[in-house]
Amino acid sequence: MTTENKHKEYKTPKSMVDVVIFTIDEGKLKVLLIKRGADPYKGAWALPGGAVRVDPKEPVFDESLEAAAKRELLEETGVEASYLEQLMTVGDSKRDPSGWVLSTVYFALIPIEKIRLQHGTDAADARLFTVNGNSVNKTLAYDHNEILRNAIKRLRSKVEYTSIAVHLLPDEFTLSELQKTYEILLGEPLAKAAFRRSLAKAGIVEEVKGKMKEFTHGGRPAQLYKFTPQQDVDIFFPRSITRTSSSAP
Amino acid sequence: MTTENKHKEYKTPKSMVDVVIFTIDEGKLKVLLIKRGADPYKGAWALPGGAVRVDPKEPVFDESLEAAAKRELLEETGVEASYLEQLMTVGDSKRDPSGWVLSTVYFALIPIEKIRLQHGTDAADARLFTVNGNSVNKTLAYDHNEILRNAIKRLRSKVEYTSIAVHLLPDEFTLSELQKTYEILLGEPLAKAAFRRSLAKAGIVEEVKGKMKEFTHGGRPAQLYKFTPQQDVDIFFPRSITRTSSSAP
DNA sequence: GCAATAGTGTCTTTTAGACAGTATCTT
DNA sequence: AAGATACTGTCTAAAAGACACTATTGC
Repeated sequence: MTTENKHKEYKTPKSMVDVVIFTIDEGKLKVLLIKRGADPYKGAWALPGGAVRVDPKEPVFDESLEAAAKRELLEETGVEASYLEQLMTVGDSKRDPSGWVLSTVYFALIPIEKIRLQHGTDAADARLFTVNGNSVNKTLAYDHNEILRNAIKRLRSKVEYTSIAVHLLPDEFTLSELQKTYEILLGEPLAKAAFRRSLAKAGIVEEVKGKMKEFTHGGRPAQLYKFTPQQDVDIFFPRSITRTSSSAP
Repeated sequence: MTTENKHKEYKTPKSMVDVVIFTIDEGKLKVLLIKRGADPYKGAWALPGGAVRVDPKEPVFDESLEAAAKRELLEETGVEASYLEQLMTVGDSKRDPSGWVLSTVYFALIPIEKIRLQHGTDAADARLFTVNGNSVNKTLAYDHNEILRNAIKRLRSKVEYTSIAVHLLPDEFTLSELQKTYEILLGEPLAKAAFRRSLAKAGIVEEVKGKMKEFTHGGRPAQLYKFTPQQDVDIFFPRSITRTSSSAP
């Protein structure tokens, strides 16, 4: 905090919150972008976000940064986040043509079934874009391509040693679905037996007793599992997730 | 960014940068705190920090958030950071009595030999405090105890699977010194052979050919090593660092 | 029966973890 | 020589990684 210049008030930058919303749809990792309806970058695609509302006299007021992120998320998707984590804060004199702007970026994971895109509100359009490698095939507004790259990197990195991937699935899921999710995120096939051993050891998921997946398309019905709520622990896999190098059958 | 309310200007929070500066001194992890010379919390100890200077017409101007962090660091320690990483951004209406304040916190690692505490400037006093478990034996100003807990947690966590600990040592160091550093940070003894195997495999250090540690206090002189500059890779140890459970000899 | 997906058992390879040995310095 | 610290070799235990086998459904 200010330890100097006791009472001087400094000019302060505009403060924004942006949210990178990830979901898995059609077997691909996707990110929610909105088309800007006003300048600057009118017509360009951008991460959803907006100003932090710090004036208690205004109708919209954000008690905290995270509350602001949750509000933006709700406005764009119609739901609360299954998972919300602060990614980074960017701030400099050049990233926004209007001057020195600071933006705190969150990233969220939401199962596709829960998302209800909010069209026709303030945003001209909202759409899911497929993540391709480290980015999306589009030039985004501001420095949002770079922010998105960071978000994707963080997501992939955390998938390696935590259980966050479960937040991209519905409450109940099969182990094959979970493995598929990991494979989509990592872009690599995983070894089934080792994957299940790791899960069991980490205690990340537990059986929904006596409940099996219905509507199989031919094949043995799978046991349904649910996420085991965790204490405040970040790291579940002492080693990284198990890859496989075997060719597909 | 603002995708709504095209041109409306919102009230914006005060924007600060704080820095958690870690070093190792007298075999212990320490953190730099300064005594506040003005209200609020006058006389209390706090993390060094200050307002982000975004007015190009002022004599002090921060081109970016990171530049502001580097400036604060230089003001308090007299040196550039060996390692500087953004930790988190906190912001809400309650953490500062003066209202809604946003603060981006960085954490820095500096070898003790390089630090020159800057007394007699604006800060009433600057001092290194020993980290004890997850905190420091002091009640700090604002929410700085909580921020510090987060910083310590992040530091310990990153030590497990990256090479950041080397930034707490001088440019040239012995493997025993490096191991000691890891042990101080983790609070646990490590297995020597396995530790060296991991280092070799990860390739994070390399010999300074033909150069040995001088001034040994009896004992075989150790080979000096230096940090191998890395590409943009975060994770060096595929598994966690090797513990040992054997009792000391 | 066959195709398809779920789930398990076991063998091999890698590496962590333990421990004891050798090496090289100061005094 | 004694003491101290540096460094290495090797054994064991545990987990990753590969692969093949069995199980249960729909058609």
